[in-house]
Amino acid sequence: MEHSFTANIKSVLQKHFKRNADKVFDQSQLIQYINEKTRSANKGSKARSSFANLYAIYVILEDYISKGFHKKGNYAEYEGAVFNKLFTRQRELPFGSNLQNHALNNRMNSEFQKYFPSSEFIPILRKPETNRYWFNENLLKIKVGATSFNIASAVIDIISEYSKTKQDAFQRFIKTCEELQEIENLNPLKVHEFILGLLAPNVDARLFEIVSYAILKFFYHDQIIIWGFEMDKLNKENLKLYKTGKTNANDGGIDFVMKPLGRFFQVTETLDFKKYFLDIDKIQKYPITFVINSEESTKDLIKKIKDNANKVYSIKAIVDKYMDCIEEVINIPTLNERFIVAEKQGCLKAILDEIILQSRVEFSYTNSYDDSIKE
DNA sequence: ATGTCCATTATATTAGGCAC
DNA sequence: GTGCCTAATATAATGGACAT
Repeated sequence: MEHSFTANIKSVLQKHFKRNADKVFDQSQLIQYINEKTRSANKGSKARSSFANLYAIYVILEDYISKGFHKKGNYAEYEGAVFNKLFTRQRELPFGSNLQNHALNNRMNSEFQKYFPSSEFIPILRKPETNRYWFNENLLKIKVGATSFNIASAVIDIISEYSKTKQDAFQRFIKTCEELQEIENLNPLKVHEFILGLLAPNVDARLFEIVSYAILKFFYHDQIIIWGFEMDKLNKENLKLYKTGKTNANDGGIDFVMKPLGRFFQVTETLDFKKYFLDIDKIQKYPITFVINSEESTKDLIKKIKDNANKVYSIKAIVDKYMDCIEEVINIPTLNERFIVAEKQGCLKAILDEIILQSRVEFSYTNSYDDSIKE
């Protein structure tokens, strides 16, 4: 039942209930339920996290506390919290902007019941005629020996803590970016180091994609291509790199596209390109440039890809066709070089700005998160 | 406003297959 | 047979749409 966030839960309980903390944990089904729902807290950015049900608890308890019911005992007389207020509030919370009514109406209750089939208490009580909501106080009052503890504010703290943990990694990243943005004129070296540090095999895949995009965009942006339909009417155009969407929303799609050459770029961690070249033996495929999150030399990477293709297709003609579809392989050392080139052209600040911009979009981050969650 | 059903996308678990 | 890897399948957590 224990996972890495359990320690945080216990330390909050410690603060609230001192030596009775462990007993409260053992006695409270609500705390145990929250413990179950916070498993994802310290997992990587790809782990799916649960917010809806926790926030449903959060907003009702926030109402409960704001009216002082954790101190005085006439909650039974209370007319209940208004649906709309609760609903709006949960959407203000970090990551909660798209939450719907489900958790408040039945998902939290039904899931709780799944964990505690024998529990006699339904956590969220409501009166459909008036659209009012209550939290079942029986789950908030925990008896240890002769004393009864109200866990409402402890629960609020735990959920805040969870929410903060989920924000942390990324928020820290954005913060660092913003700090650098301010001192950038004074200390380009630091910015340089920082961005180089982001080019490592262990960084978050989405971040890697963003950083490679920012670097390549400014590496290409002042390269000029000359083209035209007639020899005496030639156009000059800068190479422009476009990002085609959010990383996560772009499964199977192409990550970057370059105008006017029409090159496709795909960022990847693996060398297994099968999915990009499905049915390669039957159909002509569009060539792709791969940006690979690896320190290995380009030569080795290409060799590995080829070995892989040989294993799968075994016929030389098809393997050649497969390899022809790989326009270029860009590894981490190449990105490093291109970063330095772009930097020499004075694009350091622009690259940093681009990283911040793309990150904000990618992680749906806005500054308003900062003050919406209880400190 | 709310219950319900469906879709999407992720993780977790299991089954099956392979090299040794 | 053991251990390991991958593919298939199940499960979970929402988001979205719609009828009422």
